[in-house]
Amino acid sequence: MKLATEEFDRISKALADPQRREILQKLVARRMNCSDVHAMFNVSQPTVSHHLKELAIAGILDKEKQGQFCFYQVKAEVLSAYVAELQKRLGVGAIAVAPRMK
Amino acid sequence: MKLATEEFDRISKALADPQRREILQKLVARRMNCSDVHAMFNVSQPTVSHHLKELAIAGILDKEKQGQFCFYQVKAEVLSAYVAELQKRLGVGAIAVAPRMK
DNA sequence: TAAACGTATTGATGAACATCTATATGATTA
DNA sequence: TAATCATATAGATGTTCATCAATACGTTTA
Repeated sequence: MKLATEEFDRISKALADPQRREILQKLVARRMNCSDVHAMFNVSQPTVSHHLKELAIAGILDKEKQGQFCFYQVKAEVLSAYVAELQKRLGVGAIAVAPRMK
Repeated sequence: MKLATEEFDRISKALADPQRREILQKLVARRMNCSDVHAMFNVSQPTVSHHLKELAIAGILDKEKQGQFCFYQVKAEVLSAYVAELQKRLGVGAIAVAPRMK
């Protein structure tokens, strides 16, 4: 998977805010809805919603609506592609490895 | 090398601005002074100076003064450590490889 | 030593953005 | 159907920050 520069920059920005990064890390561990995430941090529900939206727009999260709930989950391929692209741009060598099975 | 969360976030922010990221990429290719960088982009000299300072503060660049010139060069170990930490936090598996010799 | 050069700092400006409260919208439940 | 719950949106606010012009500071050169 190949990321365009605009997508790459969008992701970089999405990762730049500590609060948003922490939210993302929680979602790496497991798929969650907005309330679940909200319960984990000291920010308002709209702020959480906003961050999730930003992460989704950046292409990092998948959004799946189930009734009144809305589940967000990490798009591992995109994250891998981002890290790969970053390594390339920073001249940091590495061999990518497939993520572990679910 | 291990990065504290504050250092990690600082680097993330440093990478989040496209202009600064591009400057960094040029420096990955070769060590340069402020004027050299300035000649490559359509931003003012103070802006370049500012970005170089931010990258240095983030620990990504080394600053070396030689007479009236000021050379900046990438700290490869820090970039590697950043990518490694990012992979860890994002759950993206990879095997790091030593950077090529100069 | 005066002019030119390389770089950093200062101060200002406008834009981006993280956050909040209030509210709207849609789904579930009593 | 009314109340409750989950989420999103709207609008406001304060802060961060990318950028610039002007200038200061140190170094080199004529």
